[in-house]
Amino acid sequence: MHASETGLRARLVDVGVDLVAREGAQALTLREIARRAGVSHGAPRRYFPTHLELLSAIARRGFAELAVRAAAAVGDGTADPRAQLTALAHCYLRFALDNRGMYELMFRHDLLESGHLGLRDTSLPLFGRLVELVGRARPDADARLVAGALWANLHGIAQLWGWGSLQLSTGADDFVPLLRSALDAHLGREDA
Amino acid sequence: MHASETGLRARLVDVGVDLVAREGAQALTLREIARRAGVSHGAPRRYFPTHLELLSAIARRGFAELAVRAAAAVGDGTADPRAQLTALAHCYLRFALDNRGMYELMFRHDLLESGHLGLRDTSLPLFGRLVELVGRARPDADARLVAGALWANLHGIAQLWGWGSLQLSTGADDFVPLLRSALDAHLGREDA
DNA sequence: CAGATGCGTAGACAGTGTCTACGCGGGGAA
DNA sequence: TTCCCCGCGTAGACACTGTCTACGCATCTG
Repeated sequence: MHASETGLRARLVDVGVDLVAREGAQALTLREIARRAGVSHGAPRRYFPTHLELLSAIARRGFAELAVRAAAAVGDGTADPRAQLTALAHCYLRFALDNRGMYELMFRHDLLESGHLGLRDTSLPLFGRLVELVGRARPDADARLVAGALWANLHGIAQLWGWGSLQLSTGADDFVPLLRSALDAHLGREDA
Repeated sequence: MHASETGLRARLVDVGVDLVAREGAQALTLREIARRAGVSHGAPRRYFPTHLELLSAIARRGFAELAVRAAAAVGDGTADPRAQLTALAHCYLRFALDNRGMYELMFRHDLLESGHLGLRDTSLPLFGRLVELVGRARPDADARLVAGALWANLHGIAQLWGWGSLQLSTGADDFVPLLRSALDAHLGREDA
């Protein structure tokens, strides 16, 4: 039973990404991942000393994917900051709601090795982009502060909406009004 | 008041509340709770058919405690809405950061039976209060929408700050500027 | 050809949540 | 009184989990 073309390490992460998308974060058992990868339950240990490190590797894939989508959302950076921020926010929300299991995994810090594992390195540039855009959209304010508040707002909307805690009477399952309200709040009302 | 006199059911919840405060949410093992309550691991089953129901009961205590603090924070309701909302937000943040384990438990919906367990009933009135205050503070806007966005913002700040993901350079561990920024954003800048 | 080493296997171990059978003790009824 | 029932907790089994350790097999190297 050799690993096919690619090594077992990558295959385990592949299986994990697939599994979390299919069945949620609680399905990411070490033994189940090994099973689906076609190896014994002890095999992952050669590449991931602990279960958390395997989960962290899987989560890193999520952060990478999110970074790709975010980069695509902001485009070439020629659009005005407000439009880029709107696109970024929509992208973030859509990612969180489309990949619920992965998103849960990414922000369940009790499942990940606490920081320092590249998660910061993967999500921080995204935050840097956010700060820069906010700085351009609102030159008057402390960009880091506003960006932090906005980022927290997006995160909170993703979380609360994700498990139905924010069923506002306004529409069925449309998070756009809520998102618009948040963007308006942090970036200032409509007018440039 | 004293748990030892009020039956095993309440004692299990007491032990759980104590345990989650002391050692975090991951320590809330069914068997460990039973151990600390001085009963066998099968005993809880008579009152809580499943582990999740016990955890939900513990979380309900958290929601109740939060509701009490929130009521105390808003006071008699004579203060102006903006001040009440500020107090409410501070109260919420402080609760989340002071009772990190309990807060994590309360919003880990994978640990709780999905809704319908009174969690909604316990947290909804708080949200209702929020909507009402926002409506008074910003009569121009859709109160439910703004309140939802603000609530999400508080939640996001609590989460991100809680695990150090928002270490803004502005000060060491003071979340007040961030909170002020969020409140300013959703309620409008300082001036009445 | 022989040895070493990379890589996966297989079993043990402590721990978990759930299920089931059992026992004990206190009332109520005859 | 005596008997029976039933609430309530015990104890063990079961299928899982993550971790650890000893063991092989294959491949490459000297």
